[in-house]
Amino acid sequence: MATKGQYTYAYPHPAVTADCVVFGYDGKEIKVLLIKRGKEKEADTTAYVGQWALPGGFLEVDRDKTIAHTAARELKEETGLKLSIKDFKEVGTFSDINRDPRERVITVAHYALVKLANVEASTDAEKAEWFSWNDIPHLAFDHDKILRVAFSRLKQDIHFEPVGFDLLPETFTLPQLQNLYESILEVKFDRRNFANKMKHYAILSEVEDDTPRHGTRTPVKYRFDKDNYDRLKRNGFQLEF
Amino acid sequence: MATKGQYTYAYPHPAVTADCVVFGYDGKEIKVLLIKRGKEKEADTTAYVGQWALPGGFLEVDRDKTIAHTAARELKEETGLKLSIKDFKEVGTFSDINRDPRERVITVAHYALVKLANVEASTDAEKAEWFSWNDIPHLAFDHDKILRVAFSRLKQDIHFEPVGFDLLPETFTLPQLQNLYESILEVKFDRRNFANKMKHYAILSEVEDDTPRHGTRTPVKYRFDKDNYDRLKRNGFQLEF
DNA sequence: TATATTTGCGTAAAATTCACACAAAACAAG
DNA sequence: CTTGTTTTGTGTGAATTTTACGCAAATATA
Repeated sequence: MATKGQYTYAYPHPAVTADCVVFGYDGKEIKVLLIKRGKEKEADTTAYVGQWALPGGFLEVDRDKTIAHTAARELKEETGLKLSIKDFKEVGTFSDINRDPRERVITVAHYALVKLANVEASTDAEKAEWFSWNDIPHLAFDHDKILRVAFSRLKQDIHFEPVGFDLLPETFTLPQLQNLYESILEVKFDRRNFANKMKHYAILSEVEDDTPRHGTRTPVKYRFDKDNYDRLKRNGFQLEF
Repeated sequence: MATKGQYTYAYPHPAVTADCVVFGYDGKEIKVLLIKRGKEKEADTTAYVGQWALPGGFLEVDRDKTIAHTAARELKEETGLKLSIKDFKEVGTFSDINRDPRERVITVAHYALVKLANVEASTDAEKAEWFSWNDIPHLAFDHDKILRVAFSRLKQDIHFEPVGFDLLPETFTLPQLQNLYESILEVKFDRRNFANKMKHYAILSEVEDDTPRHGTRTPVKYRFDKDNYDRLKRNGFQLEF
């Protein structure tokens, strides 16, 4: 099992990793950030070399305060993307006994939502790439499965939380917002009913467009009214779609 | 960190445990199954001796196919209660660096719903006890926190899944069902509206009561119409409350 | 026997969801 | 520049769902 390591235990211990599913949205499609394994000479990336995978890595027992810290640290190291601990939502644990050929590794999957425009610049293009949701390659380990579960988790969470805040740019249009919800929930809405519902929630503020529009063909820009949103959320708000 | 163990690794590994929050319902209150630590001479229960805690224990790296298997195995060993792997729902990972005084231990919390009447007999009373939700003692480790998170997870899941199936006895009354939902969601419903909604879902079948009632004061007994329920669930059913 | 509590049943008002039509604005093509 | 096509914004009536209640029958209790 172990080779010449200096850390010994009275009974076998598994290795623990954190993996990150980072979702973005470009106004058109959901995107996911992936890394190519083995490009860099990292000690532990000796499996699945050359394959695409989720960013992630091993818990550092003496350093990572929680597994979320592992996720944040590894994401930063592997993709250059620096997120806060609070940006990570836990998806679940994947612990199949043979999911890693090297040793027993259980991984705690996380997902994070990012404003694509803000982070594309800080992403280390040498190591990582954004993939459209409908164009994801086959991934290493059981990362295909993890990705599916993470997405379905996002799909659940959207009923209780403001994913728009995190995925959309500061200002956005109603059609963009609708497309985002449609992309995540994989359904279609009636444009007018969607607009009515949003108006009813009163969480959007119309933005004075810098480029003074002459007509209505160019969609109106909005921003989230965070105060209203947070208040509603505290009172047991539930976004219905 | 380690003492004289024979399992060595090139870098530190955490220990991994599974903990179980087992919920029951006695027709009146939500109950939770707890164990008293250190009653038995177990190798690893040297911490928090004498305190109440959630059932659970260490992942056996070479034996437990998944962490859910750990949960099931440990629950059986510690309380006598034998549940299927599929009965466990993962709540989340708890990984604070100092949550266990002995070594770095991260735990994967699970919850399970059981029919109290069915399992009370098979629970090893020497080791485990059922506690009313409103009368839970202070627990070992971070188990208080785990318990709270597990309950809030149950509260979420109830919107999408049939908890009644798992917690209620085969036949039950409408007031019992209502009380169960009220207990979990911590709200009160109008009796008549609750009945209407249930009738509308058409997942209940009236049961010919063995003790022939003369009046209506004794509530009518129902059982779940599992076929109808499963069909609705497949089609994207969502219990609304 | 009288009183209080619990259960079952039904309905009208209010709120929400749903289906749907049309005009203004921009872009594209000729 | 004219015309046709696409996209966006707006409103309304019908259908459905939720909500708020009233009342009588059936026990348990005093």
